[in-house]
Amino acid sequence: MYSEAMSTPERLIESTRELLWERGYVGTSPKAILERADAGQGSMYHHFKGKPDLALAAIRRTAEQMRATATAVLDGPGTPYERIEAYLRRERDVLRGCPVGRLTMDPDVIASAELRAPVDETLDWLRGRIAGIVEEGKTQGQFAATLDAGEIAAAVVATVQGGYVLARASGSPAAFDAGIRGLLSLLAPRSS
Amino acid sequence: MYSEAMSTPERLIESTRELLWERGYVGTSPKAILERADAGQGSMYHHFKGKPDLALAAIRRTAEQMRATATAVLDGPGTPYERIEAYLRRERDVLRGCPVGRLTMDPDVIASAELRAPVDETLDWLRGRIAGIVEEGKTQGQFAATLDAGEIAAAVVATVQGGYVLARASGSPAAFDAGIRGLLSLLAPRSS
DNA sequence: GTCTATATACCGATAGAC
DNA sequence: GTCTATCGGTATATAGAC
Repeated sequence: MYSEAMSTPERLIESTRELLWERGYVGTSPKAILERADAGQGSMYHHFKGKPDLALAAIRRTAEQMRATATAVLDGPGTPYERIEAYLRRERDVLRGCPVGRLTMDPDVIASAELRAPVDETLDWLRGRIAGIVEEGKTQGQFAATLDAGEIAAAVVATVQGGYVLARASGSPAAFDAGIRGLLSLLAPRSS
Repeated sequence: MYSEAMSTPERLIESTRELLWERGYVGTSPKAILERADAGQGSMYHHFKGKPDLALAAIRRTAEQMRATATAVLDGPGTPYERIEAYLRRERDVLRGCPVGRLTMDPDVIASAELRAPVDETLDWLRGRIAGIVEEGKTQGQFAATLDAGEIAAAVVATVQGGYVLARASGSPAAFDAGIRGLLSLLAPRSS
């Protein structure tokens, strides 16, 4: 199922990452993880304390990867507006949803301070990063000085997260794209 | 747990509605439903075919209620902008999330055309209703004629749904409010 | 309509052999 | 490090008495 060079703990983490994305924490059983990782029960409890411990490792890695992906786009070339646009239009597997954001709907994740922390930190970091770009745009006069950078950043991230909801409800990425286009049309600098 | 005047099927539907909101479909067991409804297993399987059938009744009722709540605000007084603002600023139990939208993160709901249908229809109806108001605003000159009403509506609904994600991640409604304010600041008619 | 009994499978974890 | 055995508990549903 994975590269033969991959160690057992690695395979466990990777299969957990996939299942958390597809089915969430509550919907993911150790049995399903072990089958996908082609590992035995003994291996899992040797390398990890249990389901929460393994999930924590998986969530941390997913969060880290999301930051890297976002950084690559947000630190790209272009004006502040263009960089935010690049982030919003970035290629996504829309119907799968956000591997980080979806965890907020998981009662057991929200109930655990440890499991929630990486989710919170990642979305918080993203908002801050985008707010900084909005601030740049204000300085350059591309965005109205009256805008609150933190609020715009929250709206940007929320539109993406909510876009996944609309897309999954309708079974099509179209609603996600529509929301993104709508936000961009509101955010667009005056054609001056 | 509920009014004594409430019939057993009613109590079952209500307790299912609560649990679907709190824990989602995958995280809700018949046992938990029965305990909360103070009913026996025989009752549940007498009145409903099983968990999916009961969940469908619960989801339909929740969807219906969400439309009624949204209608009350969107059909209120004021300009198009003011009615959309009223919808966005409406009082919400933010940290509980959206009882309809959260179901889109439930793999078993998305996998079932029957369970997904009321979710899809409700969010689709909401987008259409808001798009109509944006269209009104365009006619009245309150919104720029270049805006696409359907896209703005998608952005509005997505911001709400995504706002729940940000709020639940951070454990505070502040992020939800920030996103709403950000969107409203972009949508606000020119002060002319 | 509601109850209890029963059934098969899975959940999440531990123990101890190899 | 990995395996199999075992555990008490739950998930979802059926059967049949009352």
